[in-house]
Amino acid sequence: MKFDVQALDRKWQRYWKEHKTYRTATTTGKPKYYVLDMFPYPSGSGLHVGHPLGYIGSDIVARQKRQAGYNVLHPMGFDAFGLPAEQYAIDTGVHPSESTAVNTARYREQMETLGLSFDWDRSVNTSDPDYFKWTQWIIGQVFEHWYDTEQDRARPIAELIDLLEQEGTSGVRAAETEPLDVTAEDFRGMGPKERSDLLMNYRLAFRSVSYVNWCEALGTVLANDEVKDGRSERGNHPVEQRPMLQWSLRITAYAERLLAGLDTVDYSEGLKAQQVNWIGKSTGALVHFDIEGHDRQLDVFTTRPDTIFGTTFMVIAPELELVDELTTPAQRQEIDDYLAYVGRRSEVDRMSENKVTGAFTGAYAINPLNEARVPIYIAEYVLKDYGTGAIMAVPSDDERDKRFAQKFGIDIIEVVDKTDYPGASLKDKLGKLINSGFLDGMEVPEAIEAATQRIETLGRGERQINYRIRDLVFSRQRYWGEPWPIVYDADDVPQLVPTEELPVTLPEMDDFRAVSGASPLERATDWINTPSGRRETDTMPATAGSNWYYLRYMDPHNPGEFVSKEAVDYWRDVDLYVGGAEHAVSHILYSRLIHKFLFDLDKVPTREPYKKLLNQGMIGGPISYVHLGVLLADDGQRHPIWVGSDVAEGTPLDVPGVGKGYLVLDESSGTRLTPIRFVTETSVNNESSFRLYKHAVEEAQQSDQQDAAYFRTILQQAGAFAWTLDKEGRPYLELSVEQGKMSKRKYNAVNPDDICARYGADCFRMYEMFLGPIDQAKPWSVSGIDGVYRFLRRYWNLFVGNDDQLNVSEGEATKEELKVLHTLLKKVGEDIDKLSFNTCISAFMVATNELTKLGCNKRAILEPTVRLIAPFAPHVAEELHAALGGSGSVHHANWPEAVDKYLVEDSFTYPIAFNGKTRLTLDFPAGASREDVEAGARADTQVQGYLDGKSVRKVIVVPGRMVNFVVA
RNA sequence: GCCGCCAUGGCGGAAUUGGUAGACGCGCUGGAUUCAAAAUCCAGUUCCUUCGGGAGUGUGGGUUCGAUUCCCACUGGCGGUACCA
Repeated sequence: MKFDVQALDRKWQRYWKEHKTYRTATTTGKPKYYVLDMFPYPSGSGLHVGHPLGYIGSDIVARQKRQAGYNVLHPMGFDAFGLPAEQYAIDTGVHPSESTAVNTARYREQMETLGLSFDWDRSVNTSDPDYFKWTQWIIGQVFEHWYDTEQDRARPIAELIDLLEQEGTSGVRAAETEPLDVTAEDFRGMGPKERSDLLMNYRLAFRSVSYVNWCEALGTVLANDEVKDGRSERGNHPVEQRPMLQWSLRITAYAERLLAGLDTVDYSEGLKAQQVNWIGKSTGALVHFDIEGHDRQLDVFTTRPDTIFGTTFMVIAPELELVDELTTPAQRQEIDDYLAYVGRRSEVDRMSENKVTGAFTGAYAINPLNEARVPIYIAEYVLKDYGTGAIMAVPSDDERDKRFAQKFGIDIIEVVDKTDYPGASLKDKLGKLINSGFLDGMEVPEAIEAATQRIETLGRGERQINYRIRDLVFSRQRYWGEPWPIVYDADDVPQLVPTEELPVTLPEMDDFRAVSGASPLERATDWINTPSGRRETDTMPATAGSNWYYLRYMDPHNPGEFVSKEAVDYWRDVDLYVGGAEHAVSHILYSRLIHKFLFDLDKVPTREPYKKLLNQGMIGGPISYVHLGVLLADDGQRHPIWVGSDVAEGTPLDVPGVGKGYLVLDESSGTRLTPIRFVTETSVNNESSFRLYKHAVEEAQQSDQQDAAYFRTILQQAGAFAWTLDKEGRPYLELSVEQGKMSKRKYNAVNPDDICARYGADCFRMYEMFLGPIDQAKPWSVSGIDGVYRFLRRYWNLFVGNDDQLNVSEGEATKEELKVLHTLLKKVGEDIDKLSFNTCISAFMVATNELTKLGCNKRAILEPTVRLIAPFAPHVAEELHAALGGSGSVHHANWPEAVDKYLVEDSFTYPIAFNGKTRLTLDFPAGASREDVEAGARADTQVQGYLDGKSVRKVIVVPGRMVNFVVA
């Protein structure tokens, strides 16, 4: 038997496939363990070495649990709906289902190459009608429910209708878009359309006109988490706020439960913090201010009701309809000018400039506690979406209000004396109240309570909790997604498509382009018009399918239900969920929402979908950039050229084919950088240096079409390279470099297939685990993989002689050998539980080194290590298991447990420290008493040397640990 | 700004409830083997040193017999978020 990793990979991957080694049955007497990876979006560029980090970690756990006697569910599938496939279709004319099928097959192949133990029979694909039938069904159920805030759960719409018919809105305590006041009588008298519109105020999936993130370039609306810095996360296109008619999910109804549930799950602190921030709970009071000369009131939300005596003006969001009503004729022009200014400003402007702007409406509000008359302004810094869209401004205790007051010359009344708290900032809730009537002298927390009570007693407001989280916009005007299962009937009332008629599949189309806000589905006229009415043409966002996929794996082929009760009662929830931190907020939060909704419907037995979550660290790669400069020629002409990053501005240059002159760097941005391929990494003075060599460029230009085309594009931007010569006289450009996420566009992605082909899957798996803690970000570097390969080779050589024949003896193991074995068993067992895979690998290395040194080839020692290494190196382990005569697959063999009696030491080597500094070590019997150890240490001549001429103040002996002499 | 995470040799990283800092691997140095190279094996490798020893885990302080570990302040890096009242 030769150590031929490629042959081993092929042999055993075929074996596992043929024998369905990783098939999982649902009914069994074993305890269950569910290990899940976040399923990928199958993009055209395939997996890079960053993806498998998590897959390998979860695979190790899955395999270990399987051996330890659990029934393990370890599935993989594809999040196949989404924008890129559709963009690709628009660019190339290839139907998204075709490109998706190709990419999916490639991903699966790559995963099989890595030796991952997925049960592919349970695979799901969100774009498969058999799958999205149930996505549509679940969202349909959301549509058919409302949220009862008293019972704190979702209830069927039919029950809401009963309530409304009997008591009207006064009998309803519900999560709602806006408070309504409708009597039972009015409700009973409503027509179908009117009723439907009313119910939309309560449905958990509802359609409403609201300000949404509109992305013109993508032709669709986007959710808040798909927008970064006023631009679309995908494609980096500008995004604007537009009022549009859209479907949303009422996630705000679940805000409190989503927050509370975080205490019951094992997620990292950072991830919990992100979710908490996203939900953004704040406790305060809703306060009603009268408006002078108007019947209506101005409601504001504040977390600092204690500072109400410091209110010197009010601010409302420019978008509110109230603005028009309040504006006095004298201020009309000023307000209109300001509104026009706000309308001109994009999201990006608003974020980047952060200017103090606003305008006075001419109206005044009356402070309910001291009857003070305060002016009402409008200003951009007050957001229409948060709270009531209006604030009471307290310039003494709010940074933004202060800046505004200073700019507009408004009074500032100090109401909180912070002199007892030096260093406290304006927003800290610390200090003693002054100039505040009955609150004077109170500390802030006490004053908040007192002010809130007074406001409530006077009937001028009430306690309120506000959440930053917004309802989730769940419409996309795109083709490649699940159609909303809704048909508008003759009265224009949205009707849910009955379960028997699901799935609503996409019509065949050739052109997927979205035209100014209209879904491409609008053009599929045959599809839209049904006997029962007109179909909804919005599709669902990509999160729709991934919200619940972990449930489908439990029962993937069930034609009658999204998951059977039997399956979900057995598998319950995900024990370990592994995936990238980039999904920390959106995906996790939304699937928790759907899970809680399904819990309310009694469809799942658990309150949380994921018990434990592990975010693997990102593997970055060096991105090399070539710098674009300008050659200012002697004749005054300016020629763009590529220059080295080490060439300073003003350097004289003589570039063949361009001319002589000086280097000028691009005025606008200093230097323009372009990521580049064909980079050579060299070492100069012990520092690594990234260079683009002229010979590499020339070779690329002469090689295949793609590479040549690449440099044609590069040379279109600047016609020449300003080469420098290295020590050997070869022309090159020095490149600047930064670590970044692996990406095809940055030319820093490394393909795992290449590594597997060279070193074998086992070596690749162990190397990725050996890089460091799985949750830490790290740069990819291939240096060091040889060390892991050498280790695997040495491990193999414990079993196999130089003649490539199995060479294992039946001799009895020595005490020393048993100790090596059981130390290893203990360490690896513990470290897998801690998800500390890197230290497992070193433990294997240590044990292999020791067994090699001991010349141990005994079956009694080696055989258990095969079962132990199986989760890490499944191919090599399978081969050795078979060679040793093991029956069946090693992956179904028992997990070897450490036995403590082999770990007991006869003696312990004590570190002997003086004043805490270790100076020497001494051996004492393992059972030696404190006194024996101290006496023994004092008797030692070396110790006496250290104690010579000093007085011993104290001796600390911790048996089995250390000895410390405190001397003076 | 705010929230979270991180900081240890030339590099990736290890170190149990505070108890021998630098495991394991890379790289480097020397040696064996070889006609030679690759591969493999062996030894050494935190820094300074007058070879006695001394210093040392981002910086400064604290608690302790003893701190990489706990506490306080700061610096730097990564990720998230941002006019959230």
